Amino acid sequence: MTRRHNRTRGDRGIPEATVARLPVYLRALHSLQEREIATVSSEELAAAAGVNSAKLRKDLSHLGSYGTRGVGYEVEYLVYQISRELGLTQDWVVAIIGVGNLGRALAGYGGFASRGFRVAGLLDADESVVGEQISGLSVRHIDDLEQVIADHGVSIAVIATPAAAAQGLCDRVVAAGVTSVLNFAPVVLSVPEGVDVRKVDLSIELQILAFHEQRKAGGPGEAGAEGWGEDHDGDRADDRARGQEPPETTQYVEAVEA
Amino acid sequence: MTRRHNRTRGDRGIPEATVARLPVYLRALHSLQEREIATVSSEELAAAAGVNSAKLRKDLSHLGSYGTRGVGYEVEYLVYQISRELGLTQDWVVAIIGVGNLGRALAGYGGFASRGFRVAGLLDADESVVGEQISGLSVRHIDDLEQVIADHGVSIAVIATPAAAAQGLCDRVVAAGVTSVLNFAPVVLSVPEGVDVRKVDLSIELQILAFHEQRKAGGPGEAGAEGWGEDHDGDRADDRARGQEPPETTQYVEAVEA
DNA sequence: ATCTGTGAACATGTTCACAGCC
DNA sequence: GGCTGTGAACATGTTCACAGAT
Repeated sequence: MTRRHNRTRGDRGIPEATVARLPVYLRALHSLQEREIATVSSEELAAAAGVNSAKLRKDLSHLGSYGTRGVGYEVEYLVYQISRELGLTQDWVVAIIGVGNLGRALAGYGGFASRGFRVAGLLDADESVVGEQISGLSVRHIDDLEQVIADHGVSIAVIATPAAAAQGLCDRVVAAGVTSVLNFAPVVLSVPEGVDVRKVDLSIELQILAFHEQRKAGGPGEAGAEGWGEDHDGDRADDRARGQEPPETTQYVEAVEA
Repeated sequence: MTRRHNRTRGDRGIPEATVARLPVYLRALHSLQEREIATVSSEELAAAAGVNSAKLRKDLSHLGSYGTRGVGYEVEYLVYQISRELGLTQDWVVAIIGVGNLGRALAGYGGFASRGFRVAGLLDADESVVGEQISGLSVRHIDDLEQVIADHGVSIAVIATPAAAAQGLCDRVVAAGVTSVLNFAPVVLSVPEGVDVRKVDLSIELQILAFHEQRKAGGPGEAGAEGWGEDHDGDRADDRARGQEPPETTQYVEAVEA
């Protein structure tokens, strides 16, 4: 999606689509580890991860030849390789900006520390929240943002503030040296080259569901395409009949907010 | 991603990638509306949405010919067309299952009602939460799940429970007639054909950021590929040197949890 | 003159099907 | 025999560049 085109020579880049699935495989593998299963076939692991086995094998083949033909993959070894590829063998220091319900949910999220993400700062602009203890951390005032980032070496900022505050705070964390941002605010953040932004947007997810839900009933426009005088164009020679889409089952992977 | 292959005749399906971006365009358009801007060019709207203009035009062309050459798009009309396409001209009834911090954040989220999503039920298994008033709704006991779904005609269920409870609750909502599920629990849900599941997974997002962050420093494996006796294969003739990836700026669109 | 809509070229992602190894 | 790893076929998505409408 962002990867440079025409990669040349040796091409050790892992496709974005694969990177996005590695965490899913990792989770499935951890669950196998808990059940003390030592070896797994691509078929089994794929089922646990909700993908098909060809895709799983192709994905893993981008990391190396870590399986054994006729046997499968050794769970522990694969966990290690994927973790290393994702950079989870080192710790990442995270600051959470905005301590509303969402910020609290994030601060309390277990799968955090367990995956090498250490929350080193909670920040908020609301004086009545500053000082509160949450998951063993004291909430700092947003004025201390740069200080907290510098003191703890924060490299990932999670923005869980209202939309209006997000871009300004993003600019500040980037100026303070943060190069990865996870944005929950419903705005498109702009950042300089070299900074990664990922977006999580609940309302977008719901709208996508609504789109498919509507298809399951009967085509769009049920609620009437009326009341638009103008008769705008009227072209679209191809008929409007969309009919029912085939149903879908697969697990997607897309954007969301809250 | 799930669309059937070899679509034939008339093909009125809108590409998934386009569907995923329509909500983003819609948000940008609403912001233009607030600033009382009546007309917008593909260039301007694309900038506001964080995509390039060719992509925007191609996306909109899937809905119809709603622009005017030499001029641009009429904001209000485009808002209407996209809303209709997404099924936002009708109301969708939502139940939120799990009223922890995340469930509360979702219940209080404004962009909800404003986009045609009506939260008709909050449910939790914890007796100490049942009965609590949140955003004007009284939390119901999870035992009432089927009742709430039937009474209010819920068509979208949001699962914001711990992982262990998610599949069971998913089975129940599906049995009760829900055909769209938004899952925040860190598990792969399996559902019958015809039911849509979307997943939002915070830890996955963080892991993807960590991957890119690691690349910005120097290749993976910094923390050493040691301690794995076995010397497993050792093949991978292509050298391990990944070097620095070019930096990235673009806004992605992917999966997350909390 | 300007800006949309789109065919054609390119790039990425997925699936098939089987060679190759255990 | 069984299962991985992968080339080749297919499908989807993106970008370019320009014809065509206003």
